[in-house]
Amino acid sequence: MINNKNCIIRLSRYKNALVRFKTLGFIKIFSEYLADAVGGTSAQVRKDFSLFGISGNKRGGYQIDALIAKLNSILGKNEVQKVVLVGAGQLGSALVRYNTFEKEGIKIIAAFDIDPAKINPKAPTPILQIDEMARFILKNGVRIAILSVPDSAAQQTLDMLVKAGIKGVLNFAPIELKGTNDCIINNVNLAVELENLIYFVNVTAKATV
Amino acid sequence: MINNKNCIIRLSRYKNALVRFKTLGFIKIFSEYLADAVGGTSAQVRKDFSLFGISGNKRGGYQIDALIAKLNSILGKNEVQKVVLVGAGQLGSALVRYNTFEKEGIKIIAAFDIDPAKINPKAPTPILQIDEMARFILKNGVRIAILSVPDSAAQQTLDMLVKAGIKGVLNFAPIELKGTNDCIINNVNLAVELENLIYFVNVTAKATV
DNA sequence: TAGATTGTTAATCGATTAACAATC
DNA sequence: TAGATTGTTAATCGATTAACAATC
Repeated sequence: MINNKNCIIRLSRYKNALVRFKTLGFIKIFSEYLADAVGGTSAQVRKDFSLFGISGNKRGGYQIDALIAKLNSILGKNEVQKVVLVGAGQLGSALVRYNTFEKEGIKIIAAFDIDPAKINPKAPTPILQIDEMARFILKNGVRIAILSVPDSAAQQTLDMLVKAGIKGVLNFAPIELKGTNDCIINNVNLAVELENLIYFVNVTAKATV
Repeated sequence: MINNKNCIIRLSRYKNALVRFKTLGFIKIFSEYLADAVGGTSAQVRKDFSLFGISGNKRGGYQIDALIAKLNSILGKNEVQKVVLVGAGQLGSALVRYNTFEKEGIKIIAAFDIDPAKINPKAPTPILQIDEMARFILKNGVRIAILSVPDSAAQQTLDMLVKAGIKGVLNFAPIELKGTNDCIINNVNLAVELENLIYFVNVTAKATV
């Protein structure tokens, strides 16, 4: 595939913006308006679409319904995506109950933790022992995992997940995990995101003094 | 400033990797090893450093202690960064108690919510009424906010924050907020991050079939 | 038809990487 | 000294943007 991560993220943003346009009653949209909505350029919108063979009508723009359907299909949103979560601590528990995932067709079908006190197989999203994890993943054909364990446990947990057949991991542990051919890693480091913001706020403040 | 966001994120990663090297007992390090640790190239490490006037010793590499100190200074980590959080729901509450922030010198000094049931001024991190927010921010000179309100409230909450003097916002609401000259926005959309992962996992799966 | 928007090619821009002289 | 690594310049690479012919 020729497409890069930023491009796919833009597809998600287009999709979200289009849903809002649709609820406002719009039927069709021009690349210019969609660009405005996501903070890009119309050329980029058309370029992104053309990379995926999405075409509109010259002079008529794009049909919103068809466009959303096409984007959903590309982004794998035609079926509910089953994921598991490992590490039911503060952040992990919040993610288990995070409504937006459900709205977006992402279903956390089980969570796993090493702490016996956290186990609760009867919860709406069952919290299970970590030694049941591999079997559960295999049995349910899960390919995506959310990792929210302490950083000291991150690498070994990742190894377990990969061995069980997980192909993609969203990692919240504050340590950079590296992807392999077997498994893609998407690192989300919240402290780094804040540090970044702090840096640019400080730079801007100094620049204007 | 000439530096881009990715470059600053790399500085954070270098810093984190160096702290690990230091705990392992290393005193100095070559660009090559640091690059390996963060998954980059040695040329990029040296380039990034030279952009910030960081220099090492030809043939001797970089002194880890001095390097960490310099990076901490650039990233504003010499003093505790005070931030406020708005929206003490599932995710917001988890972030309030998220240890990694504390470890990284980021202190959430107060949270705000519109729901009276959530108010708790006596908590370790006080949860206050949202109508006290502007005064609190002004009084404490806070410049950074974490936004974890529902998407329907995101834009109006942002407006309040900017009016109160906030200069940078880490936004978790699943709607793309746009920065202005007054205030920088860093959008973290967890569903989009997962969608992205799902896309690449699916593409890889199809490619190997 | 005249006018406006798409789809795509070519130009630009910026970031990453390679290469190598300087030098410890 | 000989060898290895930095610091920086130049080359490469890829992504974004501009431009415009096609056409509805």
